[in-house]
Amino acid sequence: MFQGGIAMPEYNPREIEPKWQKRWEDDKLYKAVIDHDKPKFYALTMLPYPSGDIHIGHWYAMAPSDARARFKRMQGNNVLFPMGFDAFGLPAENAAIQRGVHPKGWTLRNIDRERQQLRSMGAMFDWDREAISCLPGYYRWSEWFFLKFYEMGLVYRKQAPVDYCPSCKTTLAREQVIGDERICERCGAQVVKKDLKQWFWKITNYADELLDFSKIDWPDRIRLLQTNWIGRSEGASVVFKIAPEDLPDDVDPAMGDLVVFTTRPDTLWGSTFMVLAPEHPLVHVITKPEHHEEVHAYQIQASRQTEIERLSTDKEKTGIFTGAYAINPVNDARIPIWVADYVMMGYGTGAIMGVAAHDERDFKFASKFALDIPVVIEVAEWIEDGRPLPLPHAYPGEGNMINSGPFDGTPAPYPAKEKVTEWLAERGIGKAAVNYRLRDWLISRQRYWGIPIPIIYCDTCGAVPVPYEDLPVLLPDDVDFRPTGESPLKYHEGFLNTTCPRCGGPATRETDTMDTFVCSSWYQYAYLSPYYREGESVTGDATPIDPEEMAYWAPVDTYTGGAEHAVMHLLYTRFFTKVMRDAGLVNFDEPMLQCRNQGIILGEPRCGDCVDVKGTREGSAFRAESLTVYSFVDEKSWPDPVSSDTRVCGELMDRDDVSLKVRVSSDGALVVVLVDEGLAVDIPGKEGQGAITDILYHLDVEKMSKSKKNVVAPDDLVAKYGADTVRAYLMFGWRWEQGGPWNGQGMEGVIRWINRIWNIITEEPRAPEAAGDGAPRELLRAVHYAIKSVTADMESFSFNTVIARLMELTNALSRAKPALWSTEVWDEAITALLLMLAPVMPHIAEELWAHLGKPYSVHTQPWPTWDAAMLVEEMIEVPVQVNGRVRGRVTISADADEEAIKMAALADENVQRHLEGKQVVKVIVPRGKLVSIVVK
RNA sequence: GGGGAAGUGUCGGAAUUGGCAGACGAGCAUGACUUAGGAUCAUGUGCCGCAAGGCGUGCGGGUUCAAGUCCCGCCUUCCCCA
Repeated sequence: MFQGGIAMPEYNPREIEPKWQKRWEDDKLYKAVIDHDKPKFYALTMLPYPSGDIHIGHWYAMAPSDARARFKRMQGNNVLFPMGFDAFGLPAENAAIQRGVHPKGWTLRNIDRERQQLRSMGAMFDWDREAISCLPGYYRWSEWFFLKFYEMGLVYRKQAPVDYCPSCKTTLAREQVIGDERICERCGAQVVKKDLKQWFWKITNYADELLDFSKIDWPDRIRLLQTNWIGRSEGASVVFKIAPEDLPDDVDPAMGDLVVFTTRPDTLWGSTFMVLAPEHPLVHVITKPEHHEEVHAYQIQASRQTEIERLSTDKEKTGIFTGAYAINPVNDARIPIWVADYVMMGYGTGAIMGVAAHDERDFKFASKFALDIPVVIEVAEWIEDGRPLPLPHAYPGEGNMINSGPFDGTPAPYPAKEKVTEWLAERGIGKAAVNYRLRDWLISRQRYWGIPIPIIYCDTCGAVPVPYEDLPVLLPDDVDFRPTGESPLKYHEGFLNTTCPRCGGPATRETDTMDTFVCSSWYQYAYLSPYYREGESVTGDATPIDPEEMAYWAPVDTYTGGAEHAVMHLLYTRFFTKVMRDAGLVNFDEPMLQCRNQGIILGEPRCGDCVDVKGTREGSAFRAESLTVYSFVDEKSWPDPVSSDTRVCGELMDRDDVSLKVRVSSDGALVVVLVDEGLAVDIPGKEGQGAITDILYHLDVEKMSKSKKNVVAPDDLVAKYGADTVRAYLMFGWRWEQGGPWNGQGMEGVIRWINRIWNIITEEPRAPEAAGDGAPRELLRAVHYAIKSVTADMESFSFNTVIARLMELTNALSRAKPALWSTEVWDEAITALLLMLAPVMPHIAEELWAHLGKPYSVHTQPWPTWDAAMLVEEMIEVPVQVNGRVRGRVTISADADEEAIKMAALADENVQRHLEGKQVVKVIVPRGKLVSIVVK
């Protein structure tokens, strides 16, 4: 390497990164301590689940968040940026069942490994505040919250049909059941309904408040998802009585009051039938004996369908008449009661009033079963000669009420809805009501590896909460893991058997544990004083968090993480904070003031390995007798594609465990190659005998997964390029909120840039030049423009343009170096560059900072500020448009007035050419930045 | 079916209030230095055209001196909900 006077080694991240990481740790550089002289800033990024490896997605989420936290710190804030582990959960227990390792050991080992991996990132995590949710010092407070919620009347236990995953062998919250197929969000198995006695938290008490986002700056997408999830609708509940003769004598007459919820009480007069959900408890009570068999068969059939199938408006409606009638309370009409699967037990009351003319599904149902379709909202375009035409479809729109007794002529839905509701209330047959889609939070899980639910069952006293003073209810270590589908706690005598805290009699403990989302609902507070008062006995009046820490740091100022938690974690934690507020534990309403979501890094598209197979034709397929593999990395040395009777050769496009799909020509023709189990497969670069599933097949953009072998491992990247390069690339390569496929090539651009920075600062110029007059000014302009842009872009999470602006500044330095090296301006410029690099690439920034002899540490320096005066240019170039097309440019003094710019523009040679023979209609000079000439 | 987000070179992506489309980087091409290059440096690179010029931000209209950006109507992809 060509060098100037000072010998300086090449950039070597393997040496400088561990060096500075150790120094920062020794110096406690990132320890967050309360300091009332500084504004606090709590930056938080979602904590990982310790599954064994930190992957590139974690880096993508955390590294830019770290850069922003560091930026905030340099701006003068006292920044807290903690990290911990969401350590309870199913994978640990599955590992225990499948491989005989204890969940605790498995989890803690994974945490040790992941903590090391996270340290290599060089983030400013304050490890002194680490919190691990599966440790008693943490979950003791999770239990405490359960008791506090219980005390506040927000906890109840009920028998209910709940979603149950047969594969995970536990119940799930409604939020954990995904989409049309009703699959488990964890394992992908289809969820079934099960009737179990379970614990619920009354999140619905806070439904309305959770709809209010006015105090937080959160992504629109999240707010919309939460709003839809809560699903508030306003309307009325109306009581329909079952016709007295249809109610069996041995039934309490009060049971004959069928309450329905409707968002359109103004259409009540058009209700000509009622529909009950197949699961409705009244169905078997009122069904006439002659209909019993049919109705029962229908109930069974309905239970087999998914919710999606049942609710689809496209679907042919099905249903069955019960033989019973109800009375429409507004006109005393006798209306038939049907059972149909398009009514769900989970929504409203599980019973609806059918208004055929004004609801699409009711219309289809009524059409199918030839029920009356009376119109009660005037539909102007469907009336001819004053008589209504048969409706082609339902009319849910506006119009005046008709055929509705006292309300004829009232405009609907407004103000008709209010008026009808008042009228119903006066008569005691209905009232205003609000319905929510949101259900209470089901927190019971039939698993071992979770927070014990602090409840004791006593034959005399019933369910009794464990006294606060007795917490924590410890999870026993010595349990048997059997794939029985029941919690091992059920068979642990020492855990199970206890005495009733109320009467002292023999009792048993609750063996279900809590949903892991309970842990993460309050972890942002746990960091403030991890494992607070561990080992001490506490009461219900205690505070789970050190009050001084809480008062200073909370709430979170910026929260970053994945959008996949929109209706689970991000809703639960808001709920949790609101309850904590009502319990007097915090004095604010929202846990995180600002929230931003990063996208997902997908796998890199890659070509498959090439296989060269000798064998014989077998119909349209080919049976392999020998097989040679050429790695996808050596594409140039692949043999040409072949498809003959004895040989098939080409890129592997897909495979399963007995066959390969091989692309045998450039037009994409595929041959299926059958491979017997014992066939020898040599994979280049792999020890010993391979299996055909080890051969890599062609991949388009897909999620990273171990089975597809397209996972990008941060550890490998750090080993090859250093953490600084990985951090910078993750900030540069994608729009952060969006993410996208990985591209290994892009990394090269960043390492080149970093090497250039290193060389620019550490090497003297090879061919110094005399400085021109404008050079210092030009460099300073570049510096101040960069400071201005980078400051704004850091603030707005626009990380890719942060890097672009820093690269531009590097280019400017590169140009200016021969003339300005070691001048005052040069020093100002490289100082500013290093300060701005510090949040992005903390190690190299520190190393070069030290190299320049500046005081340790670059990370405790103030963020540079920009001077507007520095941005002003003396001469500016103004583009000149003629009829909207750029026809010339004029360079003119920046302080020239509009008239001078106009004159210069009109004088331009090329502009003149385009004005020839035309008449200038108008000349516009917006903000002196451009000239627009209109000609005819 | 309803709601939301997105659509810009070969690729990732830039583009305050409507104001020079394609910043920055990758890739590619040419050259320099090299025993060598997948290193480094320099130059070029939206498309068509020798050029003048023309065409270009999913498609079709509109507003405007000026539209990636605003309005209307479509198409495609992804997400959420029913």
